[in-house]
Amino acid sequence: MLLRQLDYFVKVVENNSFTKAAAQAYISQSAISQQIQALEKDLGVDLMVRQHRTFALTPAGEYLYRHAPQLLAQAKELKESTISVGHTNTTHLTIGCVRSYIGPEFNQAVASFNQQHPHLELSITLGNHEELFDALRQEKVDLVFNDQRHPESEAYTSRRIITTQKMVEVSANQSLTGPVTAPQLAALPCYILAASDQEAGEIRYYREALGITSPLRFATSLREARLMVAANQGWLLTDQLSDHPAVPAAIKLLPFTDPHHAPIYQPYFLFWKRQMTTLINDAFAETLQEQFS
Amino acid sequence: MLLRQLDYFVKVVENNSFTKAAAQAYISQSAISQQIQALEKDLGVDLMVRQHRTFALTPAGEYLYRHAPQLLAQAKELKESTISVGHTNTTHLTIGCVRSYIGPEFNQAVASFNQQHPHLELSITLGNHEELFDALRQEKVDLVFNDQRHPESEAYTSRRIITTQKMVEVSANQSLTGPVTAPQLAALPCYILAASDQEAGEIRYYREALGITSPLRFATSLREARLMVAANQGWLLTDQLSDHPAVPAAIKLLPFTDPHHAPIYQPYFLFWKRQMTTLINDAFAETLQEQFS
DNA sequence: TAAAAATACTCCATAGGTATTTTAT
DNA sequence: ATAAAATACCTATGGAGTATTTTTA
Repeated sequence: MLLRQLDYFVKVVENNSFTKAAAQAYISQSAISQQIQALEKDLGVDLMVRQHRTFALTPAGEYLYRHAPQLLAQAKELKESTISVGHTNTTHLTIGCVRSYIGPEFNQAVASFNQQHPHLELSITLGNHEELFDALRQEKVDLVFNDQRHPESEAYTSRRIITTQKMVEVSANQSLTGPVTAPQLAALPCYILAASDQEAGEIRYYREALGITSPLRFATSLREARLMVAANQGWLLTDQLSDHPAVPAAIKLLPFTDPHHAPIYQPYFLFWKRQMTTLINDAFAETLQEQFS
Repeated sequence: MLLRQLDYFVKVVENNSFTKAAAQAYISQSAISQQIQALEKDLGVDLMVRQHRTFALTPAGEYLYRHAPQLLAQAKELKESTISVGHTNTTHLTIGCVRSYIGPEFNQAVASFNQQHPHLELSITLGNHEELFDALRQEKVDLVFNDQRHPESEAYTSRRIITTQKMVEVSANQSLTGPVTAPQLAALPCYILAASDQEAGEIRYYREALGITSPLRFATSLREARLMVAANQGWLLTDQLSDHPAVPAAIKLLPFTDPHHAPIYQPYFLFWKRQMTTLINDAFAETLQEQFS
């Protein structure tokens, strides 16, 4: 029994015609007739009763027709998956995603990627900026979707996925209206979403890279931080992402700018170790980028 | 990609040797070497890295080796099932079993039969003697495991499965000891297990075939009937089956004999319509008979 | 009579065989 | 030296083509 014969058989039944099936399979009518007969001979069982110009399926033919497509689909899937593994040398992929990114695109990318590469086992890790780079360094993740805070490094390959604008969330009771600069918020504490062991790195980034002089406080969830903002006890730095969880009425969202009132852009990249480059990395980057376009 | 090549590949990996795999597949070492190469060429992917006398699997080879056996098993199953359907022209089978038979053999036969013919959908119907023959007449069941009450008919094929002896269950308070005849029980009501619309047929059988003159009462469950027997309000006619539900202490089980003290034998048959004969009927009869031997 | 499947016949691709070579044990 | 895989080369099976026949709708 050959997969090819099953394929022909299914086509014949689907088309209810040897001639049409032959055209669909790009072979001659004669060849298909012969192969169906060969299949029947191999099984030792009639699959159809021929009535010269037409035919009807026997119970065995019905049975085979009901089940062969699954086998063919599985064979196709096995072939394609094996080829894919051969090209990427990868059977599972761990992807990190920065916790501060909350939109739906990453979820959709993961789902779509799984469809395209059904054999790939995917693991997803969440973490903040530093945690993810640590994981990448220790090869605990293959890929990281992260915001870029440092100039590009030799050891890592990166692909820009999207560029967002830095925003602030402040209490609606604040009198601020237009774009906001760091000095304007110097008096009010700034809340940072991070685990306690990551505080040092976050502090450095907020102080040195962003020039924020406000007192820094830490929150472990967006909900917690927003409670403090709504109560006008602090403010929160976020990114303008397509589907950011809705801002409550008690909070207003304003652009965050540098002292010269120029918007601050925050690029998000997909990173991986340069020496760990496989085709699958590019494939995932491609899928992720599609979700943002 | 051919199933045959997958089979060869799996054998090579399993044996960790082309030569041994070739022997297992009854082909030459050369042929297997060529077919593995053909498979790799077809996939466009290396499955193993050859180290002249030995080899190691690539990730793609590992992947294929992990998944190919399932595909091969499914292909084999599909082939065998189709052949089986072709021989029997049957994809599902409805079997009736007489409610008065309660032993484990029928269950076991059904389970074993399912193992032998995994593609067959089985439906089981329970009923009493007459109901089952009705179902057979109307072709609502293909096979019936039933007690034989009438001489064999032209329209039905039957196969004897087991012969049991008729017994009576009477109260332990009764003074009867040895074998019992119908006249001895004439004064005490006889309980029959049957649905109300089957009473007429049962009455005829008890009166005419078995010569029972006792008043006849009906019960819908064994439990109910036994309560009446235990209370010495009646008696019950049963068959001596291998695993009959244990007789309670208040009841004693005695052989039922004809007026000349000869035991009465009750044969159980598997019946089917003669014109509906397929190989599968014999196969089931075979399996059922095995359970009783 | 036209359309569809089967068949006769032919050709060539390829599965598989034998014999031999290569190379690391 | 030997054992194992690859390779060169050959054969035969069988997959697929063309041309033709058969059959009935």
